[in-house]
Amino acid sequence: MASKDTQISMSVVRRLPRYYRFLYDLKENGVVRISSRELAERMGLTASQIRQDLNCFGEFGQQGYGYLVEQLYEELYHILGMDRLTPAIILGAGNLGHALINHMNFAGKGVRLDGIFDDAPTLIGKTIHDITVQSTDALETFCTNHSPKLAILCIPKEAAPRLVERLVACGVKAFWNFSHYDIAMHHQDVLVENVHLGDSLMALSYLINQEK
Amino acid sequence: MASKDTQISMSVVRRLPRYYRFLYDLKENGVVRISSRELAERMGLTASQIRQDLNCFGEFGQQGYGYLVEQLYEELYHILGMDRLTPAIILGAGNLGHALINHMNFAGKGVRLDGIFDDAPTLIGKTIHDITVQSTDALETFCTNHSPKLAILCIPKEAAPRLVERLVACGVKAFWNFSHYDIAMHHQDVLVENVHLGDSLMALSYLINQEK
DNA sequence: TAGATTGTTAATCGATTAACAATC
DNA sequence: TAGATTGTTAATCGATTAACAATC
Repeated sequence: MASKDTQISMSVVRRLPRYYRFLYDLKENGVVRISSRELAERMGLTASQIRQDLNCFGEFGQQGYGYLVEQLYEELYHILGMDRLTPAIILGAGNLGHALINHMNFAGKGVRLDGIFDDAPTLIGKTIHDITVQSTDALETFCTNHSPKLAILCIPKEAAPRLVERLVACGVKAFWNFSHYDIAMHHQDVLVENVHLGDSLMALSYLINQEK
Repeated sequence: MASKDTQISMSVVRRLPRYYRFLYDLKENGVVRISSRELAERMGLTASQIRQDLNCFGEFGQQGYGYLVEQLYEELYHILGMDRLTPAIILGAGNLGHALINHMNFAGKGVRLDGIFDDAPTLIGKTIHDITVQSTDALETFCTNHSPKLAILCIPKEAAPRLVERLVACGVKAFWNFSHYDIAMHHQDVLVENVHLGDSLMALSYLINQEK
C-alpha cells in the first residue's frame, strides 16, 4: 500500500468513503478505466480535487490514461482499512440499534459486531443477527474476554455518561455516537464520531424555509 | 425576527442546530445569561466564531453583558423555522423508517409527519404512531390531498429512482435521503439532505486504523 | 466611571481550483 | 510522434481567528 506521511485533513477523510462507493459501482458496472474528469462529473466534484485527494495517499493514475477502476478501488479498500475488522459492540437494541444491526453491513465498513447490550428484560436473551442480547451487567466480563475497540451508542442521553465511563475503563477507544451526550467533552484520548440525525433534519428544515 | 440579507454559508447553517440544542439545555438548566466566551468553551468553538455566526442573523447580544439565553434560544427557534411545520411523508417503514418514526421528534425539528408508505403486505394497514401505513399505490392520491413538501426516503437504492420521479411529479420539494440513490444528480430544483450512515462509520474506521 | 463583552473589520489559515510541466 | 491526462505547484477563494473600537 502506497502512502504519504503528511496528516490527511478531515475534509479529505470524509470524501474517501464516497470515492469508495462510486468506485465500487463503476467496478460492478464493468467500467475498466476512468479519468479524474469523468469521475468528477459523475460525483459532482472537480477533477482537480479528486487528483489532489488521491495524491495524499500515493500516485494511483497513469498520465495520459487515467485510473484503473479495479486498482483504485483496491487502493481505497486498503487506505480505509477495510482489510482489518475493528471489534465492536452496540449498546441499546431499541428501534435504532435494531435498525443498525439489521441494516448496516458492518463487515463492509471495517467493523465486526461482537456483542449487543441492553437493559430491557424483554430484549435480554433475544437473538438478533446471530448475536444474543446481554444485560449491561455483563459488560465488564465481556470486554475482558473480547476487548472491543469500538462502541456504538444507541442509548438515551441520560444513560450515556455512566456507560461511557465504564466502556473507557474497559479499554474502548472509539465511539459511534447516536446519543446526544457529548463524549469528547468528557473524555480525551478517545475517538468520537457523532451522528446527530436531528441536526441533519433541522438543517434541512432551515433550508426548506429559506427557499421561498 | 431580525435577519440580514447576505447568503448564509452551509458551514454556518450546519452549526445552527447545535447552537439551538446547547441553548435549550442552558435554558432548561436555568442559566439566564451567557457570554460568547463561555458558550464557546462549552461547545468547543471559539468565541469569535459564535459571534460571527450569530451576527449573520442579527444583533442578539448586549455589549458588556453577553446573551440572554432564553431570548437567544427564541431567536434560533425562528431562524431555524421551527415555528412552521413542513408537511412530510416517509417512504419505507422497515427497521430504519420504523426507528425514525418512533425516535425522531419531528415536530421539534420543524416537520409534521402526515403519511407512511410501504409496499410490504405485512406492513400495509398497520398503525405506527397513530399513522396508518399505506401502499405506495396510494401515493398520488395522498399527495393531491395533503401536498407534502418533504419526503423521507428509507427505501433500498433500487426502488428510489422511480419513487423519486413520482414524488417530484407530486410536488415534493425536499428529500431527507437515507437511500444511496443520488437524487441531486438526477433532479435539479429539489433540496436534498443525504444521510450516509455507512460513510460515517467508514470514516471512523479509517481514523481508528490511523491511531496506531 | 471602570470593566466587560459585544459587533465588526482585518489578518490568518486552510481548502479548493486553476494551470502546466511531466509522461504515458 | 501527437494527444491525453496525470501529479504538483501556484492562485484563488472562503472560513476561521484575532483585534479592537463601540457601548452597555
